[in-house]
Amino acid sequence: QWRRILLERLDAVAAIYRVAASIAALRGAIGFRWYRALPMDASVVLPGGGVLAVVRQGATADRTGFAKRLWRLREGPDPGGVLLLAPDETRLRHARRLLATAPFPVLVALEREAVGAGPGRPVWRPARVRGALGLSEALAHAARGAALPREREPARATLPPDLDAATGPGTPGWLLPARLGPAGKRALNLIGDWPWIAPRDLAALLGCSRARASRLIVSLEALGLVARVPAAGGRLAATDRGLAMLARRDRTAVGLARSRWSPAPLDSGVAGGWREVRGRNSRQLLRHLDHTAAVHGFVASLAEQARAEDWQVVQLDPPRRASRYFRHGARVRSVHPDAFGVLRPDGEPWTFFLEWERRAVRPSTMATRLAPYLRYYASQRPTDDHGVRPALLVVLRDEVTADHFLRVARREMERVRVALPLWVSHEALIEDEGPFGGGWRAVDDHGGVAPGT
DNA sequence: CCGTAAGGCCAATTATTGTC
DNA sequence: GACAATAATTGGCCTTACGG
Repeated sequence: QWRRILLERLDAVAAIYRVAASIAALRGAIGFRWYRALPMDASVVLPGGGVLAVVRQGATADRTGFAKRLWRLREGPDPGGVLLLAPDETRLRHARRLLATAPFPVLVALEREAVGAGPGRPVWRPARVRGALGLSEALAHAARGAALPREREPARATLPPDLDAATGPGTPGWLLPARLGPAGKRALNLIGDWPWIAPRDLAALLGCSRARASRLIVSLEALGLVARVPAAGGRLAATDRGLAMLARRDRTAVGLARSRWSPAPLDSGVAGGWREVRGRNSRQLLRHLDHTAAVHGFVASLAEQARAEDWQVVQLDPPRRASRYFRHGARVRSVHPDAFGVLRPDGEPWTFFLEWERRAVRPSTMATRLAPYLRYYASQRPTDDHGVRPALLVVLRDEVTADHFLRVARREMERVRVALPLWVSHEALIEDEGPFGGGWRAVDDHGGVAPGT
């Protein structure tokens, strides 16, 4: 049973073992225990008796589900100290906020940094105070005496069969993480992030040739993880099996992932019903396929141009991870951009939200579209969430509409006295020159920076 | 637009050789 | 025989060329 669960979570297991190995290298023989269903993934016992719980936040972890897991961590018996591995900067900040009032010491690190860092590099950030610690300091700070959590033994042990079992679609699900190489996993992650992506855009996001991407797609297809969906013009989506693999890796709910993202056809019988798929969100994206494709095109050429200019693409988030929820007065409000991203030229990172706004042509609609952003940027949250105020990029249908939008934005910003770091362009320009050209125009001189400058 | 074939490059691993 | 240095092999990732 254990072997199987750990194989399903193989990528998580690898990351956590790396951290555990670094700890052992510093402190000598450690105790170590995995958990199947407790809020922590594992616990480490240091030679002196200090205990640390390790929690990994997977890339597909959803906001509420993971918040709940952190909450259980606080409700349960004292975990000792907590080491949390976050998949990206945004969620690291979010997790820190959630644990700032926890009654135990918490250290948070980016997974990719924690896994590669030597003992001295300051990658571990305390939840409550600013700054960052190297692993040895982090251990001194966080490890404290606590009882090692216990989990009930599985009632039944079913050992998986021999490892060199079938390949292809016959490969059992729990073996997939071992069958796939890093490139295949990267491709699957991207297809999971951007359902209905075209191979061409996928290649751009992967940063490889179309031919290479095509081969990766073929091998993912052969394993039954990815499908070309006729209803989407042969564009790609992660199959139910692919979604399950990602969910198992990240300890998230398989059923929920499928109900949101399943590309399985749903023949409802109504006219145009061939475009129906089971997942709620993937269906939405499929219904507005041209909008979806436009956003894909934008992020794909952004990635391409960034590479050409030697900017590092740190993070490119699809809508589900680009949304931000915040308190405004008594109510919880939100923004739902089409994308969020972090690029890094030589120096400071540059962040942005994207709104691909095809529909807004009337002033009232434009004002409605802007309202959530005016609320968001009126608060401290943009800076809390990202360290800087991200640029807000809005792409309108054509030049006339863009002009129009700028006037409306200027008026609204004056009315509510909030300055948006707003940049406006339109579709034809983006298509011709890409995001880095794009002829972005600002409302006023708000001191922000347009893409590529 | 897309996929396939053939082959190059690179890093990791294994085998071989040389030295004490 | 133990160990280190070097060579050979392998597997993964990727590109260019080409064809539908």
